[in-house]
Amino acid sequence: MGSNVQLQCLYLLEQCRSVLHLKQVHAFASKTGADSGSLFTGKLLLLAAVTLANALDYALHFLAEFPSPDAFMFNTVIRGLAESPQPYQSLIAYAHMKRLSLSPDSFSFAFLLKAAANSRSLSTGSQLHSQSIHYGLDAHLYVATTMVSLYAECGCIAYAEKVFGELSHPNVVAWNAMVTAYFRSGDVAGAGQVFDQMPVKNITTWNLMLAGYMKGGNLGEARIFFREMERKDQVSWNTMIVGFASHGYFKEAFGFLRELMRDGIMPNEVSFTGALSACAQIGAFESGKILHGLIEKTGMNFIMAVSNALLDMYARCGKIDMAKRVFYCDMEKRNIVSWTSMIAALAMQGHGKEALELFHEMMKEGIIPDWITFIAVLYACSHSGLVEQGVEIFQSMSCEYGVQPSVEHYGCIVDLYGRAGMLEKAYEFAKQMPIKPNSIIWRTLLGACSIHGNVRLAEDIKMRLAELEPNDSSDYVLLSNVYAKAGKWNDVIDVRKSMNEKSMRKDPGWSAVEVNKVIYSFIASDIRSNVQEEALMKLEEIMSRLRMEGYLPQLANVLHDIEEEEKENAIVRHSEKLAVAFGIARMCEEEIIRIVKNLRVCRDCHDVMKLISKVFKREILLRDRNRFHCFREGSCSCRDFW
DNA sequence: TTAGGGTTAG
Repeated sequence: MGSNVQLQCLYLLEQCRSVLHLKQVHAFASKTGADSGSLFTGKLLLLAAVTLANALDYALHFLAEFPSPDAFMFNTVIRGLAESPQPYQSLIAYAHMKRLSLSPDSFSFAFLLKAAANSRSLSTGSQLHSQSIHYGLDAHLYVATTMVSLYAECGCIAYAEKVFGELSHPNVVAWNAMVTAYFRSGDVAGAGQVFDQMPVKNITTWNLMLAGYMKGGNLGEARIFFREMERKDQVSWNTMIVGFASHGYFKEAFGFLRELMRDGIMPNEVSFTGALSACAQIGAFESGKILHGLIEKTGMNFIMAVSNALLDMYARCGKIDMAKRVFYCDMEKRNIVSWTSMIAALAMQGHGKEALELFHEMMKEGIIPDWITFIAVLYACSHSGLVEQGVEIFQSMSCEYGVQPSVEHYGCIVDLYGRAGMLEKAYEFAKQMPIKPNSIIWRTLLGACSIHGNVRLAEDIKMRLAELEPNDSSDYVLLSNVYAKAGKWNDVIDVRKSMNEKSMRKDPGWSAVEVNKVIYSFIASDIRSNVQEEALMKLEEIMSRLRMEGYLPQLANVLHDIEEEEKENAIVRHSEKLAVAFGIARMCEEEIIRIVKNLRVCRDCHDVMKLISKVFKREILLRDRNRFHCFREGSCSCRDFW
């Protein structure tokens, strides 16, 4: 066999971009006999197990059929499995390797420990630790560093310290792992001490500190630290953008993006996805559109993560047509995230049937749904009242698609039954589910009780919740809503009293509205700013007009049992009402008023929005915690089902 | 030809 054929095969391997491609090259190499060289098999395995998507099975098959695999080949497969959704499978490969009397080396342990860290398995981790001692590899720098990360991931800072302490010459990477370990354990001061002790720091160390502050919510410290950094790279900037955006500080996130560009640094795809996520959360459509323009100029719209973030931004801003344009026209390729985002976008608008059609189309394209896809699909069913379809899909999950339902999926089914008014069925389902129901499950059901009014069941569920999470204010609010709806004002008072005794308060609701590319946010409070004052005055004008049209407030939604007039005042000032009033005051009639609210819209506000859309001839698009409501000519796209 | 520490989307 000529060496040029071998070289040709290696070259062809490097050009492979898909499993199909890989199979063709493999077949060609087998014909010419060039498939047995260790260079070829190594490269092939690396491609199949690590680089290419959906090729892991091929790698496993190849390894199983190979006459005398070496440790290198096993290491590559162990690495691929460690990064797969089933990291524990790398242990099976390890066992197989030992059965063939192959000795694991430092590479094997680095990958195996990574697998244990990815599955957060402390028991597996410590067994591997013993094994590494047995093979004399526990003090190997790479092995020990991975072990530090593993123990940190499992919350065992003491073990991480011990492993690190036994290193005679830790390098900067090992020190960095220790910094992260302290942040993971919530010990910000400890991380700072390690940072101060470090003999050598590179920029990654500073970025680690930034990320640590951000993840722990220490935004102020992150900002100070960032300002003190002598050198900043794209990761430093992106950590600020993403960190502020993920904590709800959208203006700040945008500020960092602008500052970065002012400094002449080119934002990369991470900067853009971070900023787009900020727009998506707050519903800043105009800013999102500006970003879209910038992204197109840089050509980054062809990066999958960016186009997916664009699609999500439009979807969450209620621009379903724009989201569809990104999905159907602009994207050359779509992955599972793109499909799931589009399904979720339709579901949020209440287009359940369309969402299900897309789900089937996705499968026709050969994309296998994962657990998040199923959450979107089940959500689509519950928000469109498609009970039978939802249950059917739920039942097919594990047998047809190999996706084991998690507590979130069970929660969707509880929601599906509960929303449709089948409260007893939902309750039975929750009691009989094989996973122990968490507080979210019971809270979902309590929410359904407050929609459909079932005092007895609500009390029962509240007791279960009190055992699981005694201090969650939203449960008290939900229960008091159930009582208020039933006119049981004494019980409402009792709930309020116990909340006061535990010094609990309702989460403050906020709503945001975009006017002339500026986001204005409102909270239902007495703090008076000029904007708040303007909104309040307009709101009073609107409400008196609505009263003339026969509007009566739905007082059952008010938590407090106070004088009727005060009660009305309390709901009159709900943040979404202030936001819509401000929109009417500042925007021209043809413009759609788009509002984002952090909590679920209350019944009274929902009624008011419908009336406003009719009396003032305005179109209002409101995204609440759960879905979109499009108010037009006196009715809502949710058909009062939310 | 395989490695450890920092920022991305559902």
